[in-house]
Amino acid sequence: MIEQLRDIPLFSALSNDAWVELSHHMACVQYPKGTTIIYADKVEPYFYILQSGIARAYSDGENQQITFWFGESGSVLFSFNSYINNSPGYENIELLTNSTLIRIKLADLFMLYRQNIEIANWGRKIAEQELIATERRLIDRAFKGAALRYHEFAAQSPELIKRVALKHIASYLGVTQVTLSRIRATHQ
Amino acid sequence: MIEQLRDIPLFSALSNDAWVELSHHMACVQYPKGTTIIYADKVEPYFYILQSGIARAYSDGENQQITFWFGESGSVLFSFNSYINNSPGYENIELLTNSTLIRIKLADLFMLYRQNIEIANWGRKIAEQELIATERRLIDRAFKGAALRYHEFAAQSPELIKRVALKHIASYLGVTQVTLSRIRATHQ
DNA sequence: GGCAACATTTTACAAATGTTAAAAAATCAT
DNA sequence: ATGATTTTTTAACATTTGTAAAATGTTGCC
Repeated sequence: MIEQLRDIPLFSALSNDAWVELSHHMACVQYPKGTTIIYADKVEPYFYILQSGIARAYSDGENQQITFWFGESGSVLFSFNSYINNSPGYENIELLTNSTLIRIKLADLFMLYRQNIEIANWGRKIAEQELIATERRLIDRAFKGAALRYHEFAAQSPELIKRVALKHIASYLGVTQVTLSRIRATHQ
Repeated sequence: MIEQLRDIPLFSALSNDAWVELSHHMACVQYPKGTTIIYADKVEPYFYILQSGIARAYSDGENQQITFWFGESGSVLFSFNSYINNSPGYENIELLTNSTLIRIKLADLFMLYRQNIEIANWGRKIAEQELIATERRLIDRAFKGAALRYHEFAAQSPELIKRVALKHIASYLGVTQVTLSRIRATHQ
């Protein structure tokens, strides 16, 4: 199970030694569709890598639930505030399909960051890649209309369009479900 | 000039040895108001720390210019794509006041990341803090109306409200200047 | 199959924000 | 200070998006 991970882009830059050290702390877990693996308002002790399946992160508001992230095979998945500030998070993460995940204890990961410079830089790269993707989305909201955001998302994530409820995609794109329906009604 | 930096939060977690090593690669530069220090579409070779002054990052669209980031004293400032992917960026960064900055060559910083585990983890923390702040903003756009976003921004960044043109703040908040004027017209 | 639960679309209407243009206010340079 | 330039506000109107509710479609389960 874990050996297959070696080939995904996330680990491709790691040397064999660093990979071996990191993988010693990995455990493989499987959960059915619908499982919530990260809860808002809790300090979550694990860092996950999604080996197969689809996940979403969302926050609850008064009348609404906003999905702001999707994960697919190869995505990393963790409570931002637990990971970064060791405090309770704001996101729930729910598996939208039966999934296989690799998990690492945050305490172990932090120890590796202190001891292994290659793994520290690997962790740096993870944060940087998430950062640039998140900022891109913030900027896209300003420059692109909802219709274009939808069509680009559909083109770039065909798997998600097929398998994720439109209500989740609507909030991910920053519109209501009604608006998304209207967008989809135009152009076939 | 550089010694004063030691006390800002950005460096507080660094040991003295790491601080000394990092500071060997720092140079202090001063620029007048209006200077653009990072250009979109260029690979920018420096990483900056804003010692004093105010900066903004923006991208140019067809008819508009969107400001998506403000920096104040203590902020780090760099071309995301240059830093993360070694490729041309999408943001311009402009100094809104006369400013003093510390700069480090990206090539030097990358070398330090490979050689000094403490500095590698310092770089990881920088990306993580930017990441969590950026995601917060994305989520706030969904949950909070423009009026609330403005009032919270005003409360948290009094210095910026005072000294930054409202047209920049409007695009930072994700509304037009006209809408921001309307928000300001209500409640005194 | 057929019912129940849930998801999506549609409709009608309301509210918020955008657009354009012009006036008022503030800022800058000489 | 004064005129020029830029920024901010205001106005009228158009457009987009939201809200609520009903209609339709889909899924899963017994």
